[in-house]
Amino acid sequence: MTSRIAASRTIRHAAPEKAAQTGDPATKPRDFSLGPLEDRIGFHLRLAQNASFKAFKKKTGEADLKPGWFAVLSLIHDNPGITPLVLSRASGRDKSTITPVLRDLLRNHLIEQKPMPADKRSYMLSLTDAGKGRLKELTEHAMEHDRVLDEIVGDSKPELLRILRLIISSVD
Amino acid sequence: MTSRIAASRTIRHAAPEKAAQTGDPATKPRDFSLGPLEDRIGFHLRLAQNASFKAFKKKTGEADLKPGWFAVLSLIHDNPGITPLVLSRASGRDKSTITPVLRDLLRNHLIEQKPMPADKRSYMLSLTDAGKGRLKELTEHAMEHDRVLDEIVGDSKPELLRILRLIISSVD
DNA sequence: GCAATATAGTTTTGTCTCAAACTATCTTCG
DNA sequence: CGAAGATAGTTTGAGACAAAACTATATTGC
Repeated sequence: MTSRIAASRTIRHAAPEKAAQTGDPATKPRDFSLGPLEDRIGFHLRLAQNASFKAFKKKTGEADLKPGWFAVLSLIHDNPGITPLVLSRASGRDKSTITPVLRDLLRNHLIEQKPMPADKRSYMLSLTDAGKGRLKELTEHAMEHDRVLDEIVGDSKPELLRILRLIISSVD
Repeated sequence: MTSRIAASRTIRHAAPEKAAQTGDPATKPRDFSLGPLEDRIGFHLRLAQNASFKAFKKKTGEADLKPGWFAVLSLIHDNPGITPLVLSRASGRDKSTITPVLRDLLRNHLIEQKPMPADKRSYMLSLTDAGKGRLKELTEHAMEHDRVLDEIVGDSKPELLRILRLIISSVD
């Protein structure tokens, strides 16, 4: 049986797939139509975030810069004594997502926990000296990547950030 | 043993956590600092996309509108005969991600495949009548959700889309 | 003070995604 | 024509994430 996915088979007609193209690098010849998706904010947000993430990984693929690590490390640095829950809100991820990241960072002795006398359920986080050094390294890579995005958006950066913050705060 | 994550235990000092707040709805009292993350495009893209996605789910949580389904259904509608590979590019996801979505849609008889005579490795996709009906339903919900985002960004929408498209096309 | 409830963190489960490996077909070129 | 490489789709494996269930500690109300 040769069914592709889990359905019927037969054979029929073909669709054209490739067209010639000008040498213009700005020209974006698509072989499909986006239809109503064409001007949807959510759709484009996803695509843009995805593109940004992919570029990030490509740039840092050589180094061992995990995207999660950097934000957490950076946030702990700027908020010494921060708790996991606050950290999760700051980084925009669920608290359960933070646990394995912290475990990783602890295992590598980049952060340390200090108990809270006032609340034994929680604890305070801070960078070790090793963590500070690591953050410094990572920051260079991250800045380099950010430069790419900054160049792409150019002068529109403040406007872009303004709108994104608007979306972020309006929906929460 | 009572170690929190996989490390040492002790007990020490506390951090303040909650502050009073004005009644101003626009006021955004954060109990942490974003540090250098404050003006990073990638970081804000992720947060915004996440917020948008969450709002989407909340709005459509009652209906069974999976975010993946809608884009694929919509794209097939606007590109009858589209192949899975082109579909994956159009929806901005990896081709391997499309397979299970199509399997789902096929199982529910919302789409159908027609073989390509010119290339037996591939096949053409189109909506069934049921698929067209389902798409129509979903479109209403999706439009409603999009209205929310549209309201939030207001007049800045064209500018936002312009920048997002710029990022998308520049990074690919 | 103590039961009822709320909260911080962790664990578990399920979903979504990409990337790499794999199969089948197609194309190229000797 | 036939081997070598490219391409379409699927499968498998791993990582990131959220949500719900769970544990331990705090807080609240009687």
